[in-house]
Amino acid sequence: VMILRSRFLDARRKRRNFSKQATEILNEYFYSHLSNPYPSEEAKEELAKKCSITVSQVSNWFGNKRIRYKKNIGKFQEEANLYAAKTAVTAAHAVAAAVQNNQTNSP
Amino acid sequence: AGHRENTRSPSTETSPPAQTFDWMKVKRNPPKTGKAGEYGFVGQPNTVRTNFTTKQLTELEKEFHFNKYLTRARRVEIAASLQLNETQVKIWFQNRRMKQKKREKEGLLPISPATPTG
DNA sequence: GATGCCGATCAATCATAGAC
DNA sequence: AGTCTATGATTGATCGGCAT
Repeated sequence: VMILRSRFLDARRKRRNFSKQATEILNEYFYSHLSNPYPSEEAKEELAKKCSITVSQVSNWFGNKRIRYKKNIGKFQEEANLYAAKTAVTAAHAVAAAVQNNQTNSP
Repeated sequence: AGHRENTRSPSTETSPPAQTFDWMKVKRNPPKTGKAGEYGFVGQPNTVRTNFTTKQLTELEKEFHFNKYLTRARRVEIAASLQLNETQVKIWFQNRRMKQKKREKEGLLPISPATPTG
C-alpha cells in the first residue's frame, strides 16, 4: 500500500498554476455562465487560446471548478460576487458604448 | 454529453446571489462494481472507486498494446486472470482508448510556435 | 431489447504550489 | 520547516446518445 506509489509519479508530480490572467478569464466565463458552466468544444478552444493552455486543461479546470463549487457554494460566494460585479461593469461599458454609438449614428 | 438546463429564472444571467442550478444538484449513482481485488474481500456493493494494482494495470496495458479492442472471449480471460469484473476490464479499455486519443491529439499541437504574451 | 463504444462528465484522490 | 488549503491532473466509473 506504500511501495506502489511509483505507479504514477509522472506528470501529476510537477504541476504549474495557471497565470493570474488565465484564471481570470476562466473565472469570468464560469461565473457569467453559472446557470450552465459547460463550454462547448469551440468555446473551450477559444478559452484555451486566450489562456495559452490546452483544451484539456480548460476541461480539467471547468471539471474541477464545477465539482468544487457545488461542493461548497458558500466558499465561492465572495468570488462569485466579485466576478458578477466585474461582468456587470463590462456590460455597463458595452451599453455605454452602444448608446454613444447610437447617438453619433442616428441623425 | 448534454445536460439539462436550469429550471431557474433564465432572465438575468449576471446575478450575484448564488442560486442553485440543476447542474449543482447532479449526483452520480454509486458504482455497482462489487470488487474483489486486493486481500480477501468479495461481494458487497463496493461504494468506492476500485484501485487497480500495478500488476493489473501492467497486464491491461500490455494487452492494450496487443489489441486496442477486446473480444468477448479475451475479456473473460483477462478478467479472470486479473480478478476483475468483465465490466471493469471493458471500462478500462474504453478509458484507455480515450486516453490514447487525447494523447495523440495533445502531442501534436501543444508545441506553441511562438508563445505570445497571453 | 440488450450490449458495446464514444464523448463528456463526475467524484475521489494524488502530489505539489502557496498561504500562514 | 512544518501544517493546512488551493489547485491541476489522473482515473475508475456513470450518463446520455448512437450503432450494431
